[in-house]
Amino acid sequence: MSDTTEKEQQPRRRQARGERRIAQLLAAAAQVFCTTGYTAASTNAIAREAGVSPGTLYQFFPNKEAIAVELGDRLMHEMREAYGEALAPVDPATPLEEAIGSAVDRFMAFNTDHPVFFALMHGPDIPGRMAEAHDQLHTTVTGRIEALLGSLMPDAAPADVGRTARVCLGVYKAGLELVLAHEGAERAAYTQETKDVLIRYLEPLVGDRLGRA
Amino acid sequence: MSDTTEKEQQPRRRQARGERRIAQLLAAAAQVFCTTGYTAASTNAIAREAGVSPGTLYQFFPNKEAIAVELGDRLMHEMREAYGEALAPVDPATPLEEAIGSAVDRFMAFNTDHPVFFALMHGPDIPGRMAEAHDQLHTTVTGRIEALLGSLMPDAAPADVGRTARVCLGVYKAGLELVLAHEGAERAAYTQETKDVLIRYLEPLVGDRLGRA
DNA sequence: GACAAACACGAGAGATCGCTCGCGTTTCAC
DNA sequence: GTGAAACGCGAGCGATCTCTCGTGTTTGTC
Repeated sequence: MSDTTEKEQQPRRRQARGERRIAQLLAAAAQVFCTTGYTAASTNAIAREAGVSPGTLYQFFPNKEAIAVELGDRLMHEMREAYGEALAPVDPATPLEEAIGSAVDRFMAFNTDHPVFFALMHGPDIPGRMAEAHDQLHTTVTGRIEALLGSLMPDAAPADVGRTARVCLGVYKAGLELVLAHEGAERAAYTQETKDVLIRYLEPLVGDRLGRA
Repeated sequence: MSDTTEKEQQPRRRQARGERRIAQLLAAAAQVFCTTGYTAASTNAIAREAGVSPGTLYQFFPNKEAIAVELGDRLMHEMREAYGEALAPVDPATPLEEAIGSAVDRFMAFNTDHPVFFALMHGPDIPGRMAEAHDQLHTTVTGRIEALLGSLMPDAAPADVGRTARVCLGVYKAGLELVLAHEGAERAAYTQETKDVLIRYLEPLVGDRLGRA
């Protein structure tokens, strides 16, 4: 109480070696989570994959869930850093096709670069804290899409806009699953299909707005 | 070898009581699988839900996986019985909208009536035999959609038709997830949105074929 | 009524997993 | 150099889960 420390924070001083181990463990965890999913992934397997003992793993993470949470946090941070408010620039000058195309490309690229992100967000086995993060991200993204749609179709009921936004996100997720299941040219083709589905779904809704031809 | 039995079949004679227990256990398993998923569902929990002892459960099922497999088989059978070759009647006289609408309605109705079907097919935690069944169903359904699409767009490359079919199935699954997450009027609205996505996606592909206006 | 087979029970064997603990090693400030 | 703290190890504790087994009960056949 009288100490200078706020309330719950005595974050043991980390050495450079420790930071390296943490990165190593998170990389190993990503690998294991990708191949077996969160629940089936054992902490011993993660430690083995990282080449350290189980005890060492628990030197840096209080429990299994904390590994997934930290991994999720770092991915979120990297996502924000890479794309910032990628969905925010509603730039009314951009045609619908181009807006959807670049948004899909950006998110597809991120998810194919970090397949563990999909593994952590998609499983029905995700832990409590992870589910919160998932819901928060879901809400945020849905909100962004809602805002974007709201500016494109100003005379639609808010409930309809929200539903449309959720449908768009669902379609994107379905496309992502197909994209992740294929490689090379086939993968590119599914990316294009995903864009087409979204464009054709939204075109009639936004009306003649920006829809050139 | 010399017996009249073929090779591997001595299916212990079941009494009526046994058949009742099996149905009871499968219903309990469906309940538990729906709420906790396959992996997290414990056989003891299923037995408790059914009001019997763990030993009794293993009197009728050799292991946990067999419960899911039997449940899946019965659902498949019920599906075929209820809708037969629902996707087969490509009836070229039916407009695209109507064909998609009735197909989506039928499958949505089945899945909302049997939510465990989605739970068993969707989880990344499904066991080996279940994954086989999932893949088989996936292949069958995709094939049906391919056949239907092939007759609507006869001058398209087979690879493109296959891809389009997989996209349609993915879109349907995404819609199903949204439908299962809502109720009442909202659920109906998401069903309609799913149809719209599919119709608008396919309309340009099948060209002026049957597209009245 | 008598016998066999199917049904039912529940304690617990065997295996796995998350996580801990005691002890030895490395790093760093002074 | 020296002491303290961070790092590292791996056997194993406790909890949980799947599945078994010995025993007792119910059902069907003669």
